Amino acid sequence: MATTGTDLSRMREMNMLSIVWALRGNPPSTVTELAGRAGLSRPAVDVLVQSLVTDGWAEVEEPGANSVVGRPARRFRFRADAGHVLGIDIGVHKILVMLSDLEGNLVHTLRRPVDPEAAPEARFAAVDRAIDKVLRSAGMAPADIWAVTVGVTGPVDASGRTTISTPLPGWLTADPVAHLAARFACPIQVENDCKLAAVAERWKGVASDADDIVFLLAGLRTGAGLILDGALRRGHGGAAGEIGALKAVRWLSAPAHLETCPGVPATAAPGEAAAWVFQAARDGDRQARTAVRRYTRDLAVGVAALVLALDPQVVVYGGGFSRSADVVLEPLRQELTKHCLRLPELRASTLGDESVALGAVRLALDEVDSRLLSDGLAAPTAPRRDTSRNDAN
Amino acid sequence: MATTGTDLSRMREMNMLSIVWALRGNPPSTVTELAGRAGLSRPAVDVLVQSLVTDGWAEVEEPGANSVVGRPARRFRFRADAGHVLGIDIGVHKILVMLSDLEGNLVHTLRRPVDPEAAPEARFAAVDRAIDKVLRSAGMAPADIWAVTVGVTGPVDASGRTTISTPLPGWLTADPVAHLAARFACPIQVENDCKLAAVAERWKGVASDADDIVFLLAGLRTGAGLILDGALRRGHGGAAGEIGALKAVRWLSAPAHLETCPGVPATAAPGEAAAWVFQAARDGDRQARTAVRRYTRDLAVGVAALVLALDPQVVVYGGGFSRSADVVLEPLRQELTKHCLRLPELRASTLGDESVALGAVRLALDEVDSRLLSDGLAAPTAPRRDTSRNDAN
DNA sequence: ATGAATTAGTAAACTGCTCAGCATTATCCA
DNA sequence: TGGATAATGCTGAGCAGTTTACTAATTCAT
Repeated sequence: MATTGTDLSRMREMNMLSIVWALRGNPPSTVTELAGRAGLSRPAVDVLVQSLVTDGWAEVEEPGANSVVGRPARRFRFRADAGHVLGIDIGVHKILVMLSDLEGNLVHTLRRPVDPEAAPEARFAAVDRAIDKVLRSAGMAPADIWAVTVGVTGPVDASGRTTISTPLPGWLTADPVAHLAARFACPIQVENDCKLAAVAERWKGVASDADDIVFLLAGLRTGAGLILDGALRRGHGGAAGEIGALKAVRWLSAPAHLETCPGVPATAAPGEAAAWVFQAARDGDRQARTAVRRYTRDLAVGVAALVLALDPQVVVYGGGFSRSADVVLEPLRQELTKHCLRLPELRASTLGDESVALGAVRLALDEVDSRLLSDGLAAPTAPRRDTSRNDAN
Repeated sequence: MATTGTDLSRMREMNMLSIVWALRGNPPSTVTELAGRAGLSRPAVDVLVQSLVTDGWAEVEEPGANSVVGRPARRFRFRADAGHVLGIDIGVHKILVMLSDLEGNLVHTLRRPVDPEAAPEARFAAVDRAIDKVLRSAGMAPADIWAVTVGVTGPVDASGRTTISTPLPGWLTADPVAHLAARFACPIQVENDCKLAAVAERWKGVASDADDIVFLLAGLRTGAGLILDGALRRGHGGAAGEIGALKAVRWLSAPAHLETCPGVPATAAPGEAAAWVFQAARDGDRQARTAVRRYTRDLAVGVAALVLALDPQVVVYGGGFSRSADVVLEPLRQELTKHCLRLPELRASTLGDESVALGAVRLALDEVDSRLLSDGLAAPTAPRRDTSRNDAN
């Protein structure tokens, strides 16, 4: 709690930022509205917003048709297109690149399938092509990007490496930060996919009202991401949420209950097998229902461990299996009731497989915001990454 | 991230607080030193500290023996005795009351044994007597107390009740806040004992350097308290850390391995039995070592679940058994190595059974600080509790 | 069409804070 | 006793935001 002294210039900077916050994410606003939102007087807001306009952070919209009485007000709009960020999901089967403006509006999205067996070099090459395509479609250069966040499977350490375990072949030696640094001078961040999905769920998903969230990435692999007190919980070594590694938690083998369910067509791929079982369970097939129940039972142990450890407000069921949440949530609730002291709300994700890239976008935007908070807002330009981070070879 | 606008008066308040922060916990300081610490100019600090003195928050120490050349500087000292807080541990076997000044110096400590079977009324009566005695010895009245925090066993909800489970007989219907409110008009807080002990370890204990801590309260009961990103993690319903409730985690039965160890003198009380086993294990007794290993194995599952879920920097082994940490920590480390992805540091608590009351003091001081931050610092007087909280009958 | 009502924009006066610089004061040391 | 040194006290300049009052632009009712 080291409060540090303030002077006038810092105060002006803070008030400037409070205007930006009040401007962003709202429809074009009048000075009076902004004054109310930011808790400042009208004249003060006037000069602040004036200088935001000259700096290029905001723009005026001259009054047009106006149905209220009185002199029509100019409306100011945050220039969301002053900068952009990239959110990238490097998955096992697909690569998803999202280009977003500073307000979080998605300007461009590109999905590309990728060979699950592809080596890191091939995967990076596919990522590069996807990025190129997105930038080209948007008419932008890498220098126009203010921050990049990448999501990968497996726990990620502070340098962006995945050193413990990952289903991506050869990824233990891959260094995404170094690879992207060759093209982007802006801050680059790598984060675990479950954590990013959790962030997305709180941003634009089903848990936007909650501050304490356990997010479950359920699919052929199972993982978890935690948001506590509104902030992403990374863990001291970046490995928070890896409860699946506990032997008593059978997350590794849980999906097998679905794949080995009697009656699954022999031709089905692993992911399709699970979908078939869920559908069959929905239709009342006894064996399928049993398989789902067994899957749920294994799943529940790990969820219960997280719930007991953290006592969250909401558990979000997301990932590839979340489309079948209707047949999973109720049995899961029953299992959790057995284990937990206090049952949190259970919700199904609606973001589907875009959640990871979306969370990456949000984290990149957060990075931009934190720069603004610490460095203040000069004219809008792409920030440069700390060179001190490059020594992480 | 709702930054709100600031004006001059707020700025002065913040600078005033930054002076208080710079003053507190330091030896009497000169204006120049304070200016450096607070990042303000010397004249500014001068008038601020002046008004702190007239308000009663600080006092001057006229220069005495001074070995440096030049005009001797006045030194200012935070008036830590301007207010006091109480930290109270209502345990199964004992009641511990600590009276602390605003700097966290313990002015008075009183420990009283209590019948483990005592009903809430009797326990409250004992608490009242202890408080009376402490206040009398310090020559204070209840009105001189600025905040009270109480530690009890079992998960505590927002109203201070323990509704789920507790080893204190009859406690499910007890309302410590209501009881204390009859005598104290200041803010009253009730918190779980493990959580308070965790706070104490980070404050004055063995984990003062860490921001992510799993604290283990090991004794005849086993519990955990979590500190994440430097803040106490309560959980949405106040039940964070209750991993012991999971069936796969055998925390309830774990201490039984010690009590049923062959060779324990039949006359020993439960607590003494464990101590005897630890001592025997230390002396090389095979059966005792086996019992300790079994105890540790059960303990480790729950710890591993917390470590995997949160990836903390440090695990602190505290509680009644922490005196025997020397025979527990090494086997515990070995067990954790089997379960965990990344092994955190393992440390033994040194605060003994004072940790709960000490954590209560820290939380009471935090309450005082947060009032200062939100309400600003008028003349130092005891704050009054929000009456809006009394409706929780 | 005209004036009242209403709201937005703008200018001036005022408050309160920080800061830079200089004069003053208290102490040590030769 | 007279420098040297370092802290204190004071004054004026500058700055940001608030308040107040006034002017400008628009709608609505008469």
